[in-house]
Amino acid sequence: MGETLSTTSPENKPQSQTQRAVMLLREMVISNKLLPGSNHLEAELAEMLGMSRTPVREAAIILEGQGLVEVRPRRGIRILPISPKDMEEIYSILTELESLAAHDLAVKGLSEDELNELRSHIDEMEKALGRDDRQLWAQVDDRFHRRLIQLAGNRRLESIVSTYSDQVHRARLLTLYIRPAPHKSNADHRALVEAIAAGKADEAREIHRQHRIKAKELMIELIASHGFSAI
Amino acid sequence: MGETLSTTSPENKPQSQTQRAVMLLREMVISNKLLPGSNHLEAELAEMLGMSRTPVREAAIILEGQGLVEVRPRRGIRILPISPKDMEEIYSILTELESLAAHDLAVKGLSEDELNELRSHIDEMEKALGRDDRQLWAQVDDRFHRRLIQLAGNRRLESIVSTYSDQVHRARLLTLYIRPAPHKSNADHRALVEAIAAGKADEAREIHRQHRIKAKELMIELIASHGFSAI
DNA sequence: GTCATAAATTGCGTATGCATTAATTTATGC
DNA sequence: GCATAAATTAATGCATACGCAATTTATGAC
Repeated sequence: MGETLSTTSPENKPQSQTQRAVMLLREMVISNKLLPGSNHLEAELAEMLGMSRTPVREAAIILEGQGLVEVRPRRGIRILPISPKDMEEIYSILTELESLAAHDLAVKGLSEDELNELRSHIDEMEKALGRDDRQLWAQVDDRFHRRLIQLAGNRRLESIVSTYSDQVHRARLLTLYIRPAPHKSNADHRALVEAIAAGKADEAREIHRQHRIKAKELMIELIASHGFSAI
Repeated sequence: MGETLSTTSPENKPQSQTQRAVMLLREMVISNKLLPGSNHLEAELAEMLGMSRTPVREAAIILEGQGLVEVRPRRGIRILPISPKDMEEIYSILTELESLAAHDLAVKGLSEDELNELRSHIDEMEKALGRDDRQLWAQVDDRFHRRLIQLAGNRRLESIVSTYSDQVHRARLLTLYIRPAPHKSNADHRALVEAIAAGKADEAREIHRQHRIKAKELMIELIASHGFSAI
């Protein structure tokens, strides 16, 4: 299973050990190489990463701030599982903030180039769907959403959305192949982009909100129907 | 100037030096004892707090994650100033998330006790306003908003709102005495609580959104008219 | 066998030291 | 006098060490 829905920038060249630790541990968490619920002593991770405890500790603090792990003295660093309740919380927040971004984007307006960039992502997704290449679809879908948020120009919003997207990454990987093919999703995307292009802010917000609410309900249903109590 | 709009829990009993550092530094930042834009070497802060560099470093990482400071290697820990653009970003996010909380609260419903608790906060604010005790008003207003979010039951939302409230704390302190008395604000609060009591979710959301948008516009205007380019 | 207590283990919090390297100052050439 | 380079300074990143406290294991009483 390759890397999907990544949030890090293309430049994966960390200089400090701490940065290296953050990057490596983050990858391992969101790709399930470190299992949800598992505990890891600082010394263990330090050895695994070939560094001393100090940068591992610092990385753990950072990742804890991003909600990926929990530092529990003497019991190790715990990879946080995501319960249906967590999922609900996270999707609610993502729904609201992404809808805000859609709204602001419509108000602010986009250049023809920027609109076409978004449209070309949708085309790509459609092609991927045609071949039922869900891996690729998910990748582009993620890129589309990230770009959308980016264009809205609210850095903090971007950062929150990125953090919480990381948290549900595992769940999305898990449901990618058991969910129905996301054809309707693409129609939503097109409608959204055109609402933005037309400067219809409230409409854009509402389209995206409904889009996200559907995604959330689907996700919760899938998780429930497959009997996962946590991920 | 006393402590207002605090976000920490009543139990201010940190056990580790790191926690102590986080708490002390946070207080100093949001109360302006460490000035926005100023830089502080790890060693300097360590000495000031009577501990070694290690817990100071860890605290700096945590506070950086909360957007209060920036760690710049070899140039010290910088207390982040807030520009009008920052203010705009933060208020947009707070508006959206608090409105979501109001909405969810109306859907979920509150007990009569919980409703009365909120109402009593509003009464307190009104009394404070009568005496033009803005300090107290701000304190209760903050408590009201925090309680509202808490009751919505989305922990992550609570945490984000708390983080970003911290960031605008300084600005609120600054404008507390130059803004017009917030009479209208209280009417909004009453309307909100009654909408929640009546289970009118969309109405509650909209009332709160308008309330927040007004607050945001006022804040930006005040900041601009007083010629602050950053706080 | 169960529980309480004591001993042993071990993981963490924090201080400290040092190599690294960025920032700054001084020196040098034009 | 100015620009560039060399030298110096100094703050950090990280490894390491160590004591404390939490946890586990052992011991013994009942």
